[in-house]
Amino acid sequence: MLRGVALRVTRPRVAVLSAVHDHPHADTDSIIGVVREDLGEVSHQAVYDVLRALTVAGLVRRIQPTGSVARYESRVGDNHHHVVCRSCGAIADVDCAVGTTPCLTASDDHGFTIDEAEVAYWGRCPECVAATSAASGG
Amino acid sequence: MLRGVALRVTRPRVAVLSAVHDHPHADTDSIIGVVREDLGEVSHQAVYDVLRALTVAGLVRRIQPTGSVARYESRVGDNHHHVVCRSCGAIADVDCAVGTTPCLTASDDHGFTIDEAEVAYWGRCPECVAATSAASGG
DNA sequence: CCATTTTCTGGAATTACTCAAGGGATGGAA
DNA sequence: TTCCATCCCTTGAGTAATTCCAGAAAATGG
Repeated sequence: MLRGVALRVTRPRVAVLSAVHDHPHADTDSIIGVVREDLGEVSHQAVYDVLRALTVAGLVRRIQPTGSVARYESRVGDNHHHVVCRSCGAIADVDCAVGTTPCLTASDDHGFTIDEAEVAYWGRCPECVAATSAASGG
Repeated sequence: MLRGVALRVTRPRVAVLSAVHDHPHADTDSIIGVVREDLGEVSHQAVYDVLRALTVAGLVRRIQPTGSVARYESRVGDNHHHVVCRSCGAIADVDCAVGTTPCLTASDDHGFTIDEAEVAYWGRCPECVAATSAASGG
């Protein structure tokens, strides 16, 4: 898999790639933790570097909702979107809402050449909704 | 306007509010510069604090495209979106693409209670497209 | 004009991330 | 397998954006 994109196979890279696959939407710090459980001591710089290399190579995708640090996921190649919980920050995948390229046609693009539409749905996850309604009764 | 949201009227607040109105999509540092041209020396902390207060009060809206610092705009209340240039970071407003609440219906919301759909269109602004085609011929 | 409340100032601290140099591991060739 | 050139990882420092803290000034209400 790494060889497929002309990257050398090293333990940190394998561990980071596995971590992203096993923990979708994990932030850099979490990934560092997972990798260290796997390999022992690994520098944060290595993880940052590997994540960048994997992102450039297209093996992982970097997302960054407003107010959050960078997060990574292994679903690439499909233009899916995300729903983010305002309370706990949980993220879930959402497939394209309408057809294959939803919303890619802006009403007025101001002359921009648009190649991607990134959609972030904001709301509350089921757990937070349940917790709130249980506490406040409404 | 400030009184309308129960905020005290101070010179820094008026200056920040004006700056956001005059410079849509400006980042915090630019706003600090504009405010200081207006009032002389103002602490960055005051500007950060005012921007947060105005955001909470709903007088300005905070946006933060991936890879960019926080930016502020005065268009609030309408659910418009943004198109961002990958080359120079320029931002322009885009009205809702379809109807009044476009894309607000996710194909599978995973049980989330969604209240907002934030769309970021990524591409190249007219200037950058022109510069590239002039340089590379393609 | 005075007391209270809120805001502004100035500095330090935190977080996420980047830059730079050198030793070590990896992949290819013999 | 062995050797070498290349690329990667480690260490350490450094940057940028933002937040926290304590004291002083200003705005508000009477």
